[in-house]
Amino acid sequence: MRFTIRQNDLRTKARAGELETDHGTILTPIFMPVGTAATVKGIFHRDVRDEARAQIILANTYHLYLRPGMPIIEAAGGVHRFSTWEGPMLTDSGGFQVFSLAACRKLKEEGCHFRSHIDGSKHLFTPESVIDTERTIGADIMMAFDECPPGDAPREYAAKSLELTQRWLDRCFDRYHRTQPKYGHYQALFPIVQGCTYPDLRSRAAENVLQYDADGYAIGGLAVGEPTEVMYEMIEVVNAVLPENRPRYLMGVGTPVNILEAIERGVDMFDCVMPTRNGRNGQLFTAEGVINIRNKKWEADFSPIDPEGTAFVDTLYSKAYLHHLCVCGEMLAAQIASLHNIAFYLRLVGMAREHILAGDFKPWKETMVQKLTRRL
RNA sequence: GUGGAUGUAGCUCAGUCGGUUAGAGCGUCGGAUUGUGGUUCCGAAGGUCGAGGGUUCGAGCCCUUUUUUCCACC
Repeated sequence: MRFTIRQNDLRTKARAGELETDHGTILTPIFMPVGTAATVKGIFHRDVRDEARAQIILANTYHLYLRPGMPIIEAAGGVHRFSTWEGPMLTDSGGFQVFSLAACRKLKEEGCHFRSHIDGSKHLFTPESVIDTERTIGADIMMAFDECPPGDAPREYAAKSLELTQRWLDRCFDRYHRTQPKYGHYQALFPIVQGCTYPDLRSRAAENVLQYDADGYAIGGLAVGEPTEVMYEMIEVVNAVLPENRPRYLMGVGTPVNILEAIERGVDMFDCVMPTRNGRNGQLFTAEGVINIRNKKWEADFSPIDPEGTAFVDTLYSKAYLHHLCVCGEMLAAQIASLHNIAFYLRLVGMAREHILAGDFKPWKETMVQKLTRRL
């Protein structure tokens, strides 16, 4: 998997690059829509690709392991053939579920014992079993199995958690090197840098992952409750250590402003449920600010959803119609808003890339940050 | 015309034996959501209890007049 930096921004640490996978080349910085169950909720793959212009999507190891289960994925010939998504894919390992499903699991040295949120059945996830599962799913980029601790974790817990994550990482790479892809295309394994909000732990964690000479590196455990400024500081600490010539992936982030700030600090890849989840709840992100389409003020506004938008829904449908669909709880409301939002996120990172290449990222970013937080 | 029922938040309705600041759902307004347990969650505003009079320490509730809407019968 080759990563080439085309341009470094002169005044910031932002970079424009190309990441080559066996399913296509990804232009960075990039946003990756989340498709937990091998679907970006509510949107046809065709529209994810052609309208939102997504270049890579996520799927989730924990969720696909439970449903439909690995025998089905393997019989289908991997997640690409099963889902018909032909572009690059990335699987999260289930490490985030260690955090988000904390009430349903027990952590041990060997791994994480989950009680299924679907039927209560018990499942042991180990670094080895997760790599095996990710091999079976067959994504182009596999994520290491880690513990994602909460943002307010005390230092003692954060340090212990980091050590566990590092031991697990070693076991992940050991299994990775002993196994082969199942479907004839290359699979990268990205380690995840943890360390909560403690700069020295973060720095040490970043130093530790260098030993694996990975195709890319992820920053995890952020946007989980800590103040935004602390998150930015942690990104700076970690990126000061990570190699320049590998892609950097900030997991689970974030708002449009978060993404621009992280790009400025040298991050190349992002994923977040925000555009789809918030879209389902009526929040639209635009270059001029945020719209809550449920508000009565849009009831008779027949202007396009987003005149500057590039997805067909942006100019085909009016705000009044989307407001109506949203108020009625119609499925189409979630579909339109989700497609609009991921199209906007992709347009935003696309513009960021253009401005990095043009050399004026910094002033462009400053004006965008002003506009993006406005409430319309 | 006669008899009966009815009127409580924007809408549809609860409201115990007459007892503290009259409630719910929906709607409205606002907020939350960050490697997806979310058609979700949280909060706020909104009342001369149709109107007048009376009984009572105290009335949404009891009495009375009037009025609204609905039903049945002439």
